[in-house]
Amino acid sequence: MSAIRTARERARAELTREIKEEARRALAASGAHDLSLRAVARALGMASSAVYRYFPSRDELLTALIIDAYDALGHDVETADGAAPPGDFRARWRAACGAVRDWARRTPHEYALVYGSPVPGYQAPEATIGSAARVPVVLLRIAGAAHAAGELTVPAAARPPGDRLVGQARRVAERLTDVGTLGLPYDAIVRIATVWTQLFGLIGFELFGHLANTFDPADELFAYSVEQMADAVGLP
Amino acid sequence: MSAIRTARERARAELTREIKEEARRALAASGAHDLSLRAVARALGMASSAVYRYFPSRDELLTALIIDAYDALGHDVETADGAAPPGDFRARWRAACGAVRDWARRTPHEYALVYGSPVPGYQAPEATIGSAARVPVVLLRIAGAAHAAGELTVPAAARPPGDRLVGQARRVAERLTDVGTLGLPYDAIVRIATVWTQLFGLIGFELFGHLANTFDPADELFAYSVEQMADAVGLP
DNA sequence: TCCATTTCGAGAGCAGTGCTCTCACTTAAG
DNA sequence: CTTAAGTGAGAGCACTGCTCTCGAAATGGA
Repeated sequence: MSAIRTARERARAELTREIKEEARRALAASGAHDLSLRAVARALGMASSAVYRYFPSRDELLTALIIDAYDALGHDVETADGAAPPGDFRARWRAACGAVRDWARRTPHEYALVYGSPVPGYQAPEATIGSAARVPVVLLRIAGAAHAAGELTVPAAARPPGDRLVGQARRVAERLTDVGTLGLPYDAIVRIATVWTQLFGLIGFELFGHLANTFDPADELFAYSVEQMADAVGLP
Repeated sequence: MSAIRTARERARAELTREIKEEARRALAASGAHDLSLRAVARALGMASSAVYRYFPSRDELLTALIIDAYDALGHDVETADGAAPPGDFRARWRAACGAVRDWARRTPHEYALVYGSPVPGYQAPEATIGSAARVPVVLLRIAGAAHAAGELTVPAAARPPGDRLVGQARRVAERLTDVGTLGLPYDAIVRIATVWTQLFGLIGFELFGHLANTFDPADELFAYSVEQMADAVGLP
């Protein structure tokens, strides 16, 4: 985050923002598939070739939108968690999960962009992982707080996690010790991983129409799942 | 399924199959985004306009591939279930879930086509629902068989499903009474719905790179999840 | 057997796309 | 003040989905 000095840099930052803004509008209107660089340029009254001064390719533009989407979702979830009573861990859990669903339903095309099929040929740019981790970090933080309060009782698994799985969980914990997961038992981390996939699996199914004609208004199924997930993690 | 009479009809069926075959090849090579009708036509040595005699649009071609993908996956899962000892319900569960993952890893682009972001504006064509239901039907059938054998003990939920959720589950059961779900309690159906979303959530995360650098070889996390899911449904 | 009807393939063409290149112009830095 | 870098516009390339027209071929009834 360097300060903006020259007028040229200021103009560049401004235009970069405007391009992303217009692209996000087009994305919300008709999805990533129909997002056209030329249309964005047209809406901004500039030549299509000029946009390439700011984003080297269409995929780079989409990647920028992906990072922004991760951050927007992360912000919503963190805010929802923060607004719940700190000691009511289940309320925090409900708030966080509900925030994910709300964001997804509010901006379905952005959700599809981020959690749907990877757009080009699958890219995992390093720049995204920090933003992408914000949601699971919130889930881990809630469980960590419950654990610190001595109120986390992970239900016994029929079969305990294997050595490699525990190792993976430990590495996750080591990477995130600064976000409130201190001392979180490994099986709790594994459980959070599984319910994390469940959360996005359900939301994805709802958004992409896989629940049509069965659990169509998915509100109750979602609420039920959230409780089941909280139980699986061991929240009181 | 009407019998093929004339040579013209035979040729038409043959070419339709060849187009789909070539399209599937292109899909596997570079994904739905890069699938080009013209390239398919070129590979088949025909004019691009001729393909439109067989598929009215690119999206219609993709829809045909979607139905085929659902059926291929359904077939694999049904076969895997059938190959397991009928009375070992957990083994059948493992086999079915594993078959889904195996198919997804074997044909990731087809998985993305079906369970990733809906491609254009997505219309959920009626023709797909029958094929799409095959996987959940297998899961329901396994639970139904366990229930019939008196070995299904759905764990008590912290909060029972609400009225509307039970109603949705009942309608699902009514629509599927002919596939072995007879007498399956509604809370079991709801549980299967939630673990169904969990199964595809996990596989989607694995395929789309959301587990990179954390649970990267996802084999153990998957195995653990499958057991957790079986527990949640109440399988012995 | 002949003939009208339909089916089909091919080619041209339209509007659109991502992206590259060149050329003038403006801004910033030495 | 001069040189270098940054910027915008336009033309152009290769490609896309899709439509239309036009001959050729297969089909089915008389």
